[in-house]
Amino acid sequence: MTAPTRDRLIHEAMRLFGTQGYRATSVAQIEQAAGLTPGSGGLYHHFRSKESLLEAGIERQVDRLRALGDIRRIFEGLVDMRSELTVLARYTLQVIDEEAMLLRIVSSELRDRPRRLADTLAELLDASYRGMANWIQRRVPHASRAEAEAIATAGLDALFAHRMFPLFLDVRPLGIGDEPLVDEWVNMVAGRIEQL
Amino acid sequence: MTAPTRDRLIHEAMRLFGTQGYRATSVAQIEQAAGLTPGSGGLYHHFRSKESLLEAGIERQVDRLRALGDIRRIFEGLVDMRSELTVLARYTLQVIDEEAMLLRIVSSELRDRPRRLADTLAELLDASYRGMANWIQRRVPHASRAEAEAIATAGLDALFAHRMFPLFLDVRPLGIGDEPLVDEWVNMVAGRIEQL
DNA sequence: GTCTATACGCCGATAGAC
DNA sequence: GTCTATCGGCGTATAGAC
Repeated sequence: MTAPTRDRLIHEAMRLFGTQGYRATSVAQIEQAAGLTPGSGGLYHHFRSKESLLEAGIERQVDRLRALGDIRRIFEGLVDMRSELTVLARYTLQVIDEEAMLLRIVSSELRDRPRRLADTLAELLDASYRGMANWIQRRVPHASRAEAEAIATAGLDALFAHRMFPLFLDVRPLGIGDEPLVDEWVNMVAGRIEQL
Repeated sequence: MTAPTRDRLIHEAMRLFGTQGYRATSVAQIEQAAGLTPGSGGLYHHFRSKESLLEAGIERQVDRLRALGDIRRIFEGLVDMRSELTVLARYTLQVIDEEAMLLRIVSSELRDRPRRLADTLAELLDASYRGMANWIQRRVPHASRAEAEAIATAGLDALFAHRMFPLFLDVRPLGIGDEPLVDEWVNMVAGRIEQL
């Protein structure tokens, strides 16, 4: 709470944007959350506009995203395929949880604005999917690239949906927990790869 | 274009809500899209408020959703498991496309408002997932309920994610087309069921 | 750097002429 | 049923005191 005002403003703003959306969050609300008097223009001594505040927050998040790096390194040291897939699944779900706020910001009414954030997110997702396709091809060298990519897509899609449903639609079909889902997911994906 | 003004207002409003979000769409914009003079209160001769217009649109959509009925009936007349799964996958993707506007409305900044729509959507999704779990248990009678539900969840999740990515995040990891994805999806799910 | 006070615009909604 | 005109409120942003 003793952090510089500028940092507190960014932090609280991104939190509010993530839960309420960009438009629905007023400058006064951000000021209040950061410990300033709501309605006073105190925010404008740190940012030229509400939108430039969003951009500053996006820059910060983009750096975090890039730090996630390549998905491949998490496989190191594991022996059998099912162990690797289990780790991958848990790691993927955890990353989504940590970046949930960000996903909501991208999905909220900013259908055009934060190009930079959307592009970085697209890059990172593509790298993850390609990483899994590469991993499959290393496991099954004679698998075609199209096969590997199709399996990676169907596989990772299932994990992402399990988080996107509650995140975007506030629903949870059948309400299955993470552990059963991961176990079943590993069975499905491993079974398919062995089938090649 | 000769439809009653009230119907045109509902139609255009839902279209705009779906593409821009509820808050971002002004009454003037809706009036203009419906052929009225923007800024004139012409809308208020048909609806008491902007929100009651949303509710009328929701009622209409809820009726559409209910008409979708149980997913089971689409399986009738099919022979082998892979054919059934292929039809199920294509049908599911198509339904999502038709209700895409609605999903965006639910996901947009109405984190609390349209309880009725959210509840109906939750019901329909649950029925779909349960329907697929039932289908699996009919195919493999000795499968436990938990197994069937886990497979149904992982399976349908993958299909939904393939539409939710472009719909909510405007991204398309690896950009795989529908046909290759459906084919791979059928392989994965059918393989897993046979494995039981 | 933070406050009080305020300008300005946009939006939802209403009144009343036609 | 649709128009013109307008009110009131909220939200972004600015000016200036402290």
